Amino acid sequence: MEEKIVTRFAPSPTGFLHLGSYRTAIFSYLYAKKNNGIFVLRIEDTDKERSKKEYEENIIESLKWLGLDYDKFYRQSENVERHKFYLEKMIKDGNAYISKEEAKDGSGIIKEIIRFKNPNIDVTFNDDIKGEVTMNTKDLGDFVLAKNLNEPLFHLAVVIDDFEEGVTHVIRGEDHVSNTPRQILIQKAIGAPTPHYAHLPLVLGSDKLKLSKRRGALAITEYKKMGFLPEAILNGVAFIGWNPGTEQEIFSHDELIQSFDLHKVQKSPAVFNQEKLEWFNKEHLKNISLEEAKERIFIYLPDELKKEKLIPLIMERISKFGDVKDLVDRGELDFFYKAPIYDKEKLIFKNISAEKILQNLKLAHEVLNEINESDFTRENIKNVLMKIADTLESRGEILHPVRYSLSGLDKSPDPFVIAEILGKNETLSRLQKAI
RNA sequence: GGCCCUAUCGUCUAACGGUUAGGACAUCGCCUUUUCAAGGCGGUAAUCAGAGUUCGAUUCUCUGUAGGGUCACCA
Repeated sequence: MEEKIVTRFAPSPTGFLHLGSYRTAIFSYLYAKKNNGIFVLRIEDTDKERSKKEYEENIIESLKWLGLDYDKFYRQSENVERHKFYLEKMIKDGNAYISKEEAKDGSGIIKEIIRFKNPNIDVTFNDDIKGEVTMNTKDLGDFVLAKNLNEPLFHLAVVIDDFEEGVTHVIRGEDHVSNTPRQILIQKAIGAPTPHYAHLPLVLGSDKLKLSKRRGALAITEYKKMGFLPEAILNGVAFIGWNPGTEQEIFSHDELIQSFDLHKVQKSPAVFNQEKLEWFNKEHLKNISLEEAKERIFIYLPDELKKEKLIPLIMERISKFGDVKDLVDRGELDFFYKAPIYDKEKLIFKNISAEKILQNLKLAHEVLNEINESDFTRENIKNVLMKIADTLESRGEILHPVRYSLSGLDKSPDPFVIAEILGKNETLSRLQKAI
């Protein structure tokens, strides 16, 4: 019989989620889509004090940005009635009981809470990633199911919601392995089937400790702000602890779905590497249109630099759009709209005499002046300049001073490109100034 | 500490028990018509340790070691 696959992503809106959390969302999504299944987003907001609307919105925005469309959405708090139903049933069946206990907050107040009647058995489950795991539940004792009939706690709510939504595959972080036995116990008590489990190894920070907000892990929306491409983040994050087993690394959203295989997920934790993520982004940057690049880059540029010709040049110098801001802030693009101010000594190439350099500069001015304004392209500029350069001992004798007089920088694009972008007039004027 | 999980280059990883242990990021060098960027080519670099099984272990078993997770009226 063909079983309809249902997976879910069940975050609690108690903070901004980092890459590690989104990786579990990505895997759940990919697994569902790969199998023509259903992907559910469930906001686990049973903790009323800590849950915030703001975080819920951030989760939704992030998922949308990444392109992880869910087929169903709901908040756990909307289901207290069915939680209550099962709670009452469990009490009636003798699987749970009401216990009068002193509140944990030290107030001394006696409250009634609901505890699970633990049968104290060994629980074994087959994890799609870890294999068979057996745990004794004796140490758990009669754990708490709910604060009261209307305030269910995590384990109870998870089991009931997964059951009611027909979740077939629970894909979640490794930190939930030890929660699994008690959830299976609850399933047995209410007569629910046990879904497949796949516990993902953790994502570690560069300090090899669990990725956490405290230690600088960023919300996914921060990557958006930095100008990363969502498909690159999707690709890069999916590759933390997983790979399709081929040597291809750059995958589109659809290719990821096609290639995803839960069984190829690594068993050991993985250290997150931002440099590699930037590389993924750079690779995906190659796939975007000039139009889009223009749009994304122009927002960081001052008006004087909003020239289409600058786009390719900028594109090969950035790994994410936010880098454009750095380029601008460092003044590396300034020479494109204002004549550089520089030390004339810097025009000297190696140990060539100043006279010789000046002479070359004049020569350059002369030949460039002969090019028609409409033919002032990098190819033509290169042709005439190289013709001279090849007669010299070293090409740098002319190429360096020309480049320097145009850019005023030790490091810059080559003189042909700069000259073309500057145009004939400005190029000649800067050359003239150097002479 | 109890329970559970894990262990290949610095990092992410590949390798039906038989490979010169492969790739990618990073790094280093060279080339690419001056510098930078981009690109190309190449180099350095790994099977945690010790036993066992086997003709042969990165691969299977055990022990050790080292990491990690979890032990709430949070999720």
